[in-house]
Amino acid sequence: MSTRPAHIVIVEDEPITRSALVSYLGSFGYRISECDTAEKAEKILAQGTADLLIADINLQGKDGLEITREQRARSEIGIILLSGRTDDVDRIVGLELGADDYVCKPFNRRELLARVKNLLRRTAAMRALTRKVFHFNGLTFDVASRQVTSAAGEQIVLTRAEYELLRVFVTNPGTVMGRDRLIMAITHRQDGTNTRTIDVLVQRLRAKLGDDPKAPRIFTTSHGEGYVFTAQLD
Amino acid sequence: MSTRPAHIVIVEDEPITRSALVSYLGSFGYRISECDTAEKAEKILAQGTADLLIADINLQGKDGLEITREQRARSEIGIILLSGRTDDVDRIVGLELGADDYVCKPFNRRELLARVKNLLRRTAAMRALTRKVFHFNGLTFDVASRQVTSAAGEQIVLTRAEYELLRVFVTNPGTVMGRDRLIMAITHRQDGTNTRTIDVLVQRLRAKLGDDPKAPRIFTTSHGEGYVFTAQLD
DNA sequence: ATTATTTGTGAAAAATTGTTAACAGGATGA
DNA sequence: TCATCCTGTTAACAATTTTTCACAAATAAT
Repeated sequence: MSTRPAHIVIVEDEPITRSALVSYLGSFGYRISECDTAEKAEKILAQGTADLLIADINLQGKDGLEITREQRARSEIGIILLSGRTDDVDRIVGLELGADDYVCKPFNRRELLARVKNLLRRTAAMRALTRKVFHFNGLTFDVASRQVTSAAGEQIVLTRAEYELLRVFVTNPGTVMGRDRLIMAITHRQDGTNTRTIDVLVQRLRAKLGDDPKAPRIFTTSHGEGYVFTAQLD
Repeated sequence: MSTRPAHIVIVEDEPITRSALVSYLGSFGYRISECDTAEKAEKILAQGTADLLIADINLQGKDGLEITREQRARSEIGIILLSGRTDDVDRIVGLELGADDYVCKPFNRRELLARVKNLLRRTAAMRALTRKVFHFNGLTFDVASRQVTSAAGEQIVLTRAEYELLRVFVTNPGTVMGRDRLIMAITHRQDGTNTRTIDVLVQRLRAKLGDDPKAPRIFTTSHGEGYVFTAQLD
């Protein structure tokens, strides 16, 4: 399995529990993102890179159940809920909302790890099958098949780098991204690549997708900072 | 559940619990097979039609843990273990053997139903990947008979290496695979086989399956990384 | 307005893949 | 047995993609 490690998002407002989770799961090579509120978690989840969400059910503000409902409506990410209480009602509601698992505190670390592993195995298969399609400016971008179709129904062939760049853009709409970050997302090389590569790729994407460089509507330049995807996704 | 109902196998030697499970889950339209020993369950599971296994962990003779180990080695069926005791060790062992869930008696029926539903949703995707016949781009690929049939019904004969390569691709859709990994998959030696062999084989597969090298829809090149299977499996 | 910095663009260079042809070894069959 | 065909592999060269580079254009700062 030469693929990259699974990305796990942990939402827990209790610092001790959170850091215990982060260090334990992190020691098994998973890529961990930690946060203490639902809002911060949703920003990370919006990037679409996460494979699994571990959420405390009792959070300040928006709680784990609400996150579950919202995420399940929009993605097939694996969800494990944590709870301080052994409450049947909470558990059943969480599971019926689509959470894959429900673990009561204090939980056994080995048990949680086993559940994480099993769930990641299940979601890996599902991720491979669920296709994400983005529509913007009359264009259709199929992430799974790596293809863009124009409004007229013509195929627009993207090269690997163009595809990777477009994928980063559509999964982070409205976010200004610097060249260094964009390069990290698209390059497969170890050594430092020239940041000017991004400019060339943006230019080529603009040409292929019909974005006027003089007045770009899809890929907007943010002078001194980088680029933003400013097309309306629908 | 627009397709045929999911097939659930229940192994429980306690008659009261078993009949309660059968009637409750059966009332939701699932197809249920019930039995009281591991041996009988394995006969049913051997048919390969089951989607989910609910097994008591304490059975006469071969117990739920042993069934879990054996099934997980040979299939991706969903497994839920039932236990009379709230025993951490049993639970962890079960989960680490690959059971997807562990429910303690007395369990809440609604909770079990929610877990069954969620797990079936996950395994549906996985079943699609472990099946033996794949359909994509109007082609039919039968893994067992090693044959590909075109939309027009013509047989497309694959050589051994081509078959192995196609099998790796269809079982890992959407995953970029490097040449080294692909070579290991089709040849059983690890040493210096020229990676260019893969390029030639991909080219031949493209030609045989009608994939345009200029704008490939089935085998997409990922420059600097390898190849991806990007056809839509249906 | 002038200067400095940042971005756009075209073309060349480097890296990677596509394609054809050829060769060795094994299988097939007369 | 021998000739033939087929497969897997390698090599060589063409084509494509990525990256770099140079300089023009645009933007921001002084």
